[in-house]
Amino acid sequence: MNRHDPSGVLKTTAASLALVDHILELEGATMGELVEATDLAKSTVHAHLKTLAEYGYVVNVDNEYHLGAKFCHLGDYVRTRKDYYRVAQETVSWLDSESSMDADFAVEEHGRIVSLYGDLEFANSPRFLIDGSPFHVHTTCSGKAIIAEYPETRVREIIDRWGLPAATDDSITTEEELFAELATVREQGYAENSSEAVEGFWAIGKAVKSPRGEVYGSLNLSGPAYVIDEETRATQVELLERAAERFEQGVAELYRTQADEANEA
Amino acid sequence: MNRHDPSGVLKTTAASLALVDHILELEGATMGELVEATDLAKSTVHAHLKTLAEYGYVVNVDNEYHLGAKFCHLGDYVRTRKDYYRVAQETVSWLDSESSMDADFAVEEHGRIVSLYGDLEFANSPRFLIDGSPFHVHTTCSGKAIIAEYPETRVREIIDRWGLPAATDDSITTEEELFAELATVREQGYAENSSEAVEGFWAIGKAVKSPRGEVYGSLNLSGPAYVIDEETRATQVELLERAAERFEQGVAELYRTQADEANEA
DNA sequence: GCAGTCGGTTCCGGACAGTCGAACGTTTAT
DNA sequence: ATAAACGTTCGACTGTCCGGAACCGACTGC
Repeated sequence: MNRHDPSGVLKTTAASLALVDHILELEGATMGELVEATDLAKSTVHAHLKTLAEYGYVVNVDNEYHLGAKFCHLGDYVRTRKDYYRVAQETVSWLDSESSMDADFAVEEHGRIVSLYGDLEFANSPRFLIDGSPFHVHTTCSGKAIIAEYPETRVREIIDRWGLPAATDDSITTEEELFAELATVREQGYAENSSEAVEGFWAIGKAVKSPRGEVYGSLNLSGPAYVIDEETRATQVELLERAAERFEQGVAELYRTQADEANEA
Repeated sequence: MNRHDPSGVLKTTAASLALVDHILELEGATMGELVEATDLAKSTVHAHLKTLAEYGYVVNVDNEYHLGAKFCHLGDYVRTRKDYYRVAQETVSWLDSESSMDADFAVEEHGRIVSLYGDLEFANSPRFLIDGSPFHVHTTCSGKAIIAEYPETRVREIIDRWGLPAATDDSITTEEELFAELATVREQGYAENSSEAVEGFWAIGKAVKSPRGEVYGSLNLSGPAYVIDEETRATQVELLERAAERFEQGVAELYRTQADEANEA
């Protein structure tokens, strides 16, 4: 695990959460495997698992521990908490139906990229994650599109914390490459990825922002690389840009109606 | 919180997880509110939050702590982990498009009901949850449909642990009522709910099982009660039954292809 | 049938680490 | 300017988490 500054974190809670990460990585694990993976005593692992199970975060089926459905519940809550979630959801499904590729909407949090709306299998698949967390910002077009809008200091904080590990042979691995890429993204208005996150996959992403310039996240299109020629590329980029406009207009409208309701009261 | 047997659970981890529940209940909370809610020292709460934040489970925006996007990531993983998830997803979207009501698919875990596929806002909305967990089995038609298939001992275990608290004036609150209701469910093949979970809402649910009789979960239709007359009622029930068949056939087919692939290897 | 393995569970003593309270720097509101 | 609230740090006490060993049950295969 790649934790940067363990000062002040509670070791017990951290051990419990690390177990969750291990179960995720192993895609379900037996107690022996967890003892192996964590270097803890069996009784200790047992206590942690019992606690996690008590709260619904872990279930035991057929002598294997798995993550519990509570994560679905809490995940849905997180999704619907954002006031723009309906707009994002609608935009993604529009983009998905118009395009021949897979659409999704992703956000940056704690320097990592999480897909909020889109095909379940695509973005958050367990196969693609590195440690407990999903994609790094520098390997995904979503990440590049988003941090291209950030001030340099914030970008440096993120790469200080997580580094620039390669996901494929085509991944960006140096600061110079990354900052050059971000300049390109700013110039052309969207980010592009060819096999940088997943071998054989091509993707484009565009950041969406509030009128005040805050970045909400990134709209993305992705699919197998072999279908991409110049013509389809151009149409996909145009679709993406129209979707971004759609989203930003939708959010602006949302805020207008919210302000109206506030005035009525 | 309604924890039944706290022996053997790690108090530190439990305190951290309880904080997550509190943040959920308060729909985002400031540190002061969390100190108030937990009766812990400010520095203690701080340590827990820092640990949770380190692992991405909590974020701080504008002096308010919220649940992190990691829950979305893990939730999606849990959803896709089940081998029948594609079938369930497809069935729900079919049912949703055919019906005039909202469709979803829910499972029972640790004696509570969680909606896995369906409209985000409907089933897992923070407004509807009691404590950290979502619906009780006895207030939802999904729950009743599922536990109607369980042996009596298992049903008793669940009500021993969680009790039979009322969600509305129409909720079931006694064991006799519940077991009578479960007999009715078994007889007619589906469960029905009128304002028992949410005031003014009507819903029906049907359990889906494997050929060996294991319960996967429950397919459900729900919507406002005022649209329901005898005719629409009959059509919705028929739709639900067709959907259940669709699901079980889809899963059977899935197992057949899995077996074929195993034979090839 | 029995021996061996693996998972789940319990118990206890010692050492580690979580808890508390107080204090300080900062920001926001009155 | 004052107050209040949040975030953060520090050190000392004490509670509790950790490890080890042992036991039970289920399953496996000689």
